[in-house]
Amino acid sequence: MLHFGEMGSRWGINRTVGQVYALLYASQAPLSADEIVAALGVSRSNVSMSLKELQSWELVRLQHLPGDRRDYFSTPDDIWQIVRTLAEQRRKREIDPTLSVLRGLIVTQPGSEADEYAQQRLQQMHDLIELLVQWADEVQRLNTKELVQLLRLGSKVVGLLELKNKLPGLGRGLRRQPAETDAQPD
Amino acid sequence: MLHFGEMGSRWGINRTVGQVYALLYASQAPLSADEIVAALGVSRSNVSMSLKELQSWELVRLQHLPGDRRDYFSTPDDIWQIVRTLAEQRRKREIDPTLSVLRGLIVTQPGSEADEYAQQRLQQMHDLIELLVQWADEVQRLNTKELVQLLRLGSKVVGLLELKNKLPGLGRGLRRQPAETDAQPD
DNA sequence: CCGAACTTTCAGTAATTTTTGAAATTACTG
DNA sequence: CAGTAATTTCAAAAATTACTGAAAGTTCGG
Repeated sequence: MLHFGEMGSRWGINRTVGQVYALLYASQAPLSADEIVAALGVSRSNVSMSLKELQSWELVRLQHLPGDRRDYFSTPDDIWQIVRTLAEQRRKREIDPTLSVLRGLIVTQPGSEADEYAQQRLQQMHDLIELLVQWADEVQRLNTKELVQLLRLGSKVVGLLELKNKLPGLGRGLRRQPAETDAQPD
Repeated sequence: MLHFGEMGSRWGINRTVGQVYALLYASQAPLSADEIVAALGVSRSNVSMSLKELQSWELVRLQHLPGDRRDYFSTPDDIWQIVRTLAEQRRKREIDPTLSVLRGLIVTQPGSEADEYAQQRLQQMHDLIELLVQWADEVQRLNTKELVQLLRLGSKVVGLLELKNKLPGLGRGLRRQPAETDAQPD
């Protein structure tokens, strides 16, 4: 648990938040705030804040047990779902704002040659981030099984790509969203 | 620049370090420590420490201009190289230690049923991280052009995968490291 | 609408991290 | 090798972030 607290803090996540999440993740039954307090030895209010933070990231589920007024918290069973949520939230909070800052800087009139170079560099960064985001977006939509398959394949895909180029006639069959009209070739 | 300082601190990177890197990234000519001080308005010693940090991450290159005793710093021209270095370093510093902690926990004798569940969960996490790391490793080896192609392809690869399954006879042709002997099928 | 059970808020304090200036070190020049 | 330029180290100050206990808030059965 401690290790995940540490790790959290290296990735910009509060230590207690990391510990609470690790605990919930590893626990089969949902836990109440008091149980977390007992397990981690931190104050009740700290746990309350950490849970609120985790809720704002949509990383925990709040549920009630019948005949019990306390809040119980748990994490999704599918760990890939956790990864998806994490990616989605980080994107919304950090990536998207960064992209808009970059876009803002790129469209301003350069005041010097140095500015021009800087803009070109920022454009590169912008395009890179956008490419990664689009990739993540698409991959996000796959179900867990397909996702694992895709990752297992790794860079071998490049080989497949060459194959595809050699067999252009099969190209159309590969599209996930078939372009029915030939009006707009890519 | 300020934005990247902020962003850095959300990802576990010191604010000044982020600003220094952003400055170097956007600058065509290599910069000396004093130039960075002038541009960012932070203390000389802070810049020195930040540069040392960046050097320890292998993210900046130190070079000397002829007839000038000062150290000049710059970033790689290829932004994908930066991403590769970043991934490599984070892996070494954070992912690998986490994997060993996980392995350590997984092999201990479970003391209870709850332990058993926890171990199973940790195993899932371990396998997930390992899969991602292996994927990253393979993709890492691609050159920039291939990498971009692969990412552009995104989840369409799943479609290719299906194609491959339909044409098993072509399978061998796809390998990057051809297995010449048929002794060890996968 | 009371009171018990539970949760959240918040101001103050503690802990951690970042930044700095001064001093020490290193590297180079003539 | 003395002198100077450049860099690094380090202890202390400043800033930030995390944590706590006390108090306020909420919910719900009776």
